[in-house]
Amino acid sequence: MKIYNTLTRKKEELVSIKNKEVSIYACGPTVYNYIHIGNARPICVFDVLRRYLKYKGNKVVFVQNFTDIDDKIINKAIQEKVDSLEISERYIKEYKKDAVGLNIIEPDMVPKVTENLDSISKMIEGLLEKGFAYKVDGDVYFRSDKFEEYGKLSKMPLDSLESGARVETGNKKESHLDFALWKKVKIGEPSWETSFGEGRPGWHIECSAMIEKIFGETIDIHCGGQDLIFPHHENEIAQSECYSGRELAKYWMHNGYINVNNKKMSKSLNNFFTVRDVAEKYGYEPIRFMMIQAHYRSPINYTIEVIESCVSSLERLYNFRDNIKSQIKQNTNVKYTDIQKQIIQEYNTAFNRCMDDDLNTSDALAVIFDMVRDINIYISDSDNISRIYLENILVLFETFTNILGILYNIKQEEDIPKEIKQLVEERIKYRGEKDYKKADNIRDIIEEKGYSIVETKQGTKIFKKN
RNA sequence: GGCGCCAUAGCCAAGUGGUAAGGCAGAGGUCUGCAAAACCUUUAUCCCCAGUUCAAAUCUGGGUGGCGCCUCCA
Repeated sequence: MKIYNTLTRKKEELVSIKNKEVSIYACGPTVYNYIHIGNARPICVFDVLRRYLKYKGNKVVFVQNFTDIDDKIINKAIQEKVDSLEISERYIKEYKKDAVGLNIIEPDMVPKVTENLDSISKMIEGLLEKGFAYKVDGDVYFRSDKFEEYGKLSKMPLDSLESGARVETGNKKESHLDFALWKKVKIGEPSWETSFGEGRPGWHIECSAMIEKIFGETIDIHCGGQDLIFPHHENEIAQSECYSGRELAKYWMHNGYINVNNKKMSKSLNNFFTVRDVAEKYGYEPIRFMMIQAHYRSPINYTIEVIESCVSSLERLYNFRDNIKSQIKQNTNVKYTDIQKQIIQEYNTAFNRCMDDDLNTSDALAVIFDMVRDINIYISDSDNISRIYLENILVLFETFTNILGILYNIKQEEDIPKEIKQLVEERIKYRGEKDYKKADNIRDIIEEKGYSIVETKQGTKIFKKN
């Protein structure tokens, strides 16, 4: 498959270092609050990437970190007068709830900063030894101009960075481009003892150190949001490549933003919607659907209209699956033709072609919806329906939706209380007697009790209302 | 100021040279006791101007509008 590599600004054929094995590192959240739907985008997108690579027969090693030491966490801890670990642990738990809701496969490893201080300090020591870092008043900075390739990811011209309008001025760094590897201890902040002083790590070093520790070699794909390109990923490259002398990652993938009123959603602008809040109103699944109905690199403008249309789209897919399943139960034994076999093949090829083209999930969805329409027509137009054909279609449909990670909510009919089932039975009786007034009355009662019913060819279906 | 991205129907969104996928919403219809679902029909020449080409939404130049990074941020 081809993926867009930020490093080269081109779509490139993904060739993993090891045959049939892909290593991926994704920058995870800083855990000081509930995640917002902007944070959810990379989580969903790269989950799809992972699923697809697995589907293609690769072993995938997927690592995503938690940043559990950071100014914001510390501030929140001070505010609440608790330990910063308490804050980070709390929001890691909340994060995990959201991740489950969004149907995210758990990463193979979820390293935390607080559990990797040894590898962080080891890397800083190494950088100090090689002259890529220097100490000032207990802080340690990375010496950017010692790394010739600095700027290769973001393609930022270095001189313009120097004279940039918003670059901090007047501190003790040798150059504006230098960045903190280690921050000297401050009263009331968590700190660790190291050979180069007591303090805590800067933001960028954690990812470099964890990748070094876990993989210890060049990884295939490093991914995250576009806002991480500079400075975070640029700095990671600098640290890692100066430390190890080898390339950090072959491919860099960056997802676009979620906007509100066409402005980037961010915690600092306070224009964000948490995943939790949206999920409470619409469920988690439409959020995930929203992420895949656009290409991962284009921006998505979040609106109520968009999320509601995602709800409706999903409903169409659920209905299709239900229809096809009950159709299969009808056990129609018609020959499965070569043409049908070929049609299945074509859907499959089309879907893969889309996904192979830089994870074009939007196009892939169109293939699914084409299939839905075609098969709906087949079902409603044919007198003789091939069960084997439909079974194969169902397998294909579920393969596709599993790769995209949608349609994971199971409607549980077993949970329908006896009372409701009895009412439905009664209603069926009245309908049989064509006493529609009584039947409609019962439907109203069922609705009032929080359930809805739908007549289908296969009988009455009961749903719990959300 | 530097660097970069984007502009397709009411909304969302693919499509990077051959004459506009898909979803949602709307309208009309078929089916059904009603409703729902499903199906059918129906809505665009792709921000503007100029150029290259037999052929451009798709390439080039110019313009307009919007956004992002350069500070924590997915």
